[in-house]
Amino acid sequence: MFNSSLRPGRLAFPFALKSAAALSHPSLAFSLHAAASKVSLDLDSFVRTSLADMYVKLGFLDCALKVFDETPDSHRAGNVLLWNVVLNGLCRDGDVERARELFDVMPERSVASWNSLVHGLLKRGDLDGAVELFEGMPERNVVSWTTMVAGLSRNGDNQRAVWMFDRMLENEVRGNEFTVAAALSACARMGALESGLRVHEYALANGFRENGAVGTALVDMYSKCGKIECASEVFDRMERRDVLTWTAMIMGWAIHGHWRKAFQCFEDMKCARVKPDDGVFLAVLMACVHSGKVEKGLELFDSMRFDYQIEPTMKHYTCIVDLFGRAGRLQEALEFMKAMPVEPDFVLWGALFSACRAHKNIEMAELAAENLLRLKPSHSGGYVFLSNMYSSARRWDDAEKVRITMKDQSVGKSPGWSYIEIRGQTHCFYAGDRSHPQSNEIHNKLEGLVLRAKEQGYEPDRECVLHDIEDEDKEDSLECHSEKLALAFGLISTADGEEIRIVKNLKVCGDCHSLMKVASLICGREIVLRDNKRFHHFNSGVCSCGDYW
DNA sequence: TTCGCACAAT
Repeated sequence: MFNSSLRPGRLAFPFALKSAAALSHPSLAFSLHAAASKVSLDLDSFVRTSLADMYVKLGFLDCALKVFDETPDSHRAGNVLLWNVVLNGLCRDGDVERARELFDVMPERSVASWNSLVHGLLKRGDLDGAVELFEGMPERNVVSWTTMVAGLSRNGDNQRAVWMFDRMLENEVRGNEFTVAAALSACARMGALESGLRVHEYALANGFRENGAVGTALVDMYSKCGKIECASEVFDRMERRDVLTWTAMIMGWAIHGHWRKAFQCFEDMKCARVKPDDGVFLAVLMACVHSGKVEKGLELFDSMRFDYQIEPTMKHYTCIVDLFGRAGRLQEALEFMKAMPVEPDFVLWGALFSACRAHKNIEMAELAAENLLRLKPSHSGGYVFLSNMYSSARRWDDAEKVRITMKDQSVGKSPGWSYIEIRGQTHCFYAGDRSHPQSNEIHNKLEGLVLRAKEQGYEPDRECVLHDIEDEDKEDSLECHSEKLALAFGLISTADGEEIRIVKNLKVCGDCHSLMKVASLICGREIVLRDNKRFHHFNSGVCSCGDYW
């Protein structure tokens, strides 16, 4: 081709370069670039853009920047495309400062230029910066809105993410599959069923049912909103399911405590010839953790390594330690940790610590706490853990020492909170919270409930006091755990017999768990509580977790 | 003839 007198390169090069990128073929990329230079076609505007784009896609940002830098200003000025390629490359690489500099001097900007920078800011967690830029955009398209919904949600601001979705619709911008999947994910993360249902309706009305990402997001949304049967229905109706879909379903069964269903689903997946990955193994292992199936979990762990050649990650190791730990087999948990080929991280020591606390093994707890503090001296978790541990053992002096150390180092604790969605509105409560407008009513309701519960044999459990607060007045504080406030608010805000759904950011304490059980009985209500690990469905005085959590 | 932006599980 290069020897031909026709020199068709000008038209052919962009396509050839695109292919080199698609094939992830660096040597082809370099020789094409050399060939283009030889016939001076690398000066062509179209070819330059394709070259830069190819290098970005292959991960050679330096080469893309070189192409850009060597382009004369006169050529750079009507070519927004070349600027966008480089801008996006910098954002993806995490170099937002340089992206911003480039953005500021661009001769012309398209919506995509703005979108790229907004995405870059969101990716590094600069929510305020992203929102400011977004609000100042001269024009927004569906990608702009989707970027915000997804980015806010991934950074934990799910309420604002759903609000963005609603605002998009108010602005009469039509969402697509990407937008809907992102919005559903935000609803899932915060357990907002009413919002999730609304997005589901929108998806149906717009014909997004066939989309795989939307389907998976729906399964996940229903599962995380406590509606595991609905998740299962959506799952059954799906025509195509990839490994992510199966994982969402298996994880759903796992967090709701249906281990048989989780195992069956895993078998069905293998029969459907979907190749298991590390994530789906994590989901089935989670089913074992929540149901105390230790031997089954170990069997799966071995199968993963030997039958599927999947290398365990720290999360898998944590699952196994959790599995032993919750079952009270602490020595085996510790031995497993010692035999691991990698050093245990903070989360893993945390799992061991929780197990030690639950099974009252102070010596091992001290070992775990030492490591927690060593790995993250500024993290409050280690201190809170240790202080709680000593309190449980009635070693008040030691507990006090830890708390003083904590104050000296001005370590802040992450507070416990719970929320409840009432008619599409989310109400959040902190431990001992009195800021809600109906606070008096809520506290009165709670007092009455506790009195009636005591008649039914409920006894406040003092050991849970320091779970997420540091109040001295124990009995009082116990009644103020955030999930209890959410429950009381739920009881006065919904009709008799209506189900109550609460989401909590920490593991539910033993005392609240007991009260919820009794409350479900005396109020004749199903109470669905999602804590940071799993679901508890309280019904007629019994919890679906079988008191194993 | 070139580009660009956003989605689902752990």
